[in-house]
Amino acid sequence: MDGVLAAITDPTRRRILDLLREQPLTAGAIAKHVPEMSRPAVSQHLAVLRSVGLVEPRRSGRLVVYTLCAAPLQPIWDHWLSRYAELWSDRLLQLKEVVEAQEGCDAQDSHSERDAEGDKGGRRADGC
Amino acid sequence: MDGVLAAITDPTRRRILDLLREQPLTAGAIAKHVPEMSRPAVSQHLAVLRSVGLVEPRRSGRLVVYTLCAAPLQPIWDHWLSRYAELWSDRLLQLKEVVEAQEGCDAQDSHSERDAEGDKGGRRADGC
DNA sequence: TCAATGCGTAAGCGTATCCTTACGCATTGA
DNA sequence: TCAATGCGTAAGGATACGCTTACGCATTGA
Repeated sequence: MDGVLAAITDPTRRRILDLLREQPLTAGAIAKHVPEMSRPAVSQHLAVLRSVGLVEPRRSGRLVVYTLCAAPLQPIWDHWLSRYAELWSDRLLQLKEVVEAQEGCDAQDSHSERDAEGDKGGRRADGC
Repeated sequence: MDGVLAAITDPTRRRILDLLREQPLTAGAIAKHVPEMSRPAVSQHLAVLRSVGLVEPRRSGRLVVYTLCAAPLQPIWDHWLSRYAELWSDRLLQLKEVVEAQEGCDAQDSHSERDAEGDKGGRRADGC
């Protein structure tokens, strides 16, 4: 997850991912969508995205078609960001309750290991 | 949002945020929780978190109490990550439909500007 | 077989990031 | 008033990052 966060912090790489969300593209096509920097620079960004599994290259002749892989993004939400979402929005909290009620607990790990420390302090961490 | 992503990419800063999710803490107390680096280093990390609004300092005598502010994290989900969540999980998509049906459109902007480009290609961007 | 195309990578440079040590300022209690 | 405490910041150095230019390799079509 650490590398994934570092990967998506760069705005150029987020732009590439946004492009691939529309459709798979060749490396050259991606580079044409980012004209303000050289093609090798884009290739290096693609290498970073590859290294964390966010894109998957597939050779087709002398072309290389890149496809988006969203899966590595999920831990960012599941293991980190979602716990803060409860603080910025009551709506998501309601959502969670609705889902849990309608699903009836189907082993999704992120329950019940909730902060086993006795709530010693104020625990007021609002959304500001 | 760019600065916020850069802020949370550092594992030490995420650790600080995780600490403040439990309860507000003084700068010194935070530093004690991160013993593997010097106190000024922690102070600099706090400065970064301050600069993007993720923590709020409040002087109390010669102590400075830091409180978590989760609000700057919301755009990461709303304006970026949530659009990828649809690719990694059908469950969240179902959730969204449930919410929208039960709320009946209460002006939450993130509807209806959905990709107005005519679905020109394959648009197969799966979760891998 | 040979030039052209598509792509990746190595080398090098400027800059940003993150740490340390040293220092300065405000607040507290004697 | 004066030492002690809590905290922030400046200065400096090591390392990581992002870009460019130059090059190498595989594939294609003449």
